[in-house]
Amino acid sequence: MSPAEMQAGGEVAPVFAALGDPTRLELVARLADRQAHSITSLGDGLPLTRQAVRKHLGVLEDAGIVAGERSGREHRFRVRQDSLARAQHYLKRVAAQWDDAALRLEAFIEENP
Amino acid sequence: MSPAEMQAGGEVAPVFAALGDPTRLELVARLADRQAHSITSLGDGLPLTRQAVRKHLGVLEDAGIVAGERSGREHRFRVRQDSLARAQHYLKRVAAQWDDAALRLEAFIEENP
DNA sequence: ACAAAGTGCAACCTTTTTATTGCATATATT
DNA sequence: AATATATGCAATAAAAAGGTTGCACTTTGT
Repeated sequence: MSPAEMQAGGEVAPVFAALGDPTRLELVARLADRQAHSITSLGDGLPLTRQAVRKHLGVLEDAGIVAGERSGREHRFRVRQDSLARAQHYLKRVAAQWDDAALRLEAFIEENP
Repeated sequence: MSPAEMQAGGEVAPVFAALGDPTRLELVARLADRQAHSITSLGDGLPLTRQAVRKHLGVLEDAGIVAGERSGREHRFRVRQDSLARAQHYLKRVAAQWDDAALRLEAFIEENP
């Protein structure tokens, strides 16, 4: 990963932050079918008020993980395919970097026993 | 991913939360060489006090991303290989789930044009 | 028209998070 | 021994996060 791309990684922090909450992770799980769900239906069974669920969806939306659209009296949210692809891409690159670093360390140890 | 494994995903939220901060992401980047670094060296050039850097490292440590060890007057931190492997594994599975969902949606669209 | 369902907005409150400052302690260095 | 390094701990303080309540508004269904 180039330095420029690492710098771009800074924009990924909000995505991680958005996923760093059990409730939002649950909401993402409920949205994993890529269907559009209303706020009330998404909050079904959760120990939270509708407004709290709404705020969590807002956080996910701000992070670009989810997109909302008004349909009649409902506000439906769905997972954003493009943002997920970007997040996955970044994570793969970070993972690859760590793997490379691990390999370099292994090589170093073998060369310096 | 089985429901039981999705439930286990709840334990991943703290990891995401720990990575959901630009400063900590920067620290992880500086630790990506898998070498052990002291607190002061890690904070070098950052617009933060040493204590702030120390707290961020504590957050990363609590999330199991980093491990610290005392060496003389220094406290050195390094990336934890096992936790990274677990995080990567989880992310791959989530990504795979989303991919599957995307494929199902594509199939649905093709069948319902 | 009326009632029910689904939201939106704003005010407020509590808990966490992020960072700072000040002072004490342990280790190296000369 | 004396000084410079590298930390640790505690007390605050400001800001953000997570949730609630109350009330108004729009869309559906009867």
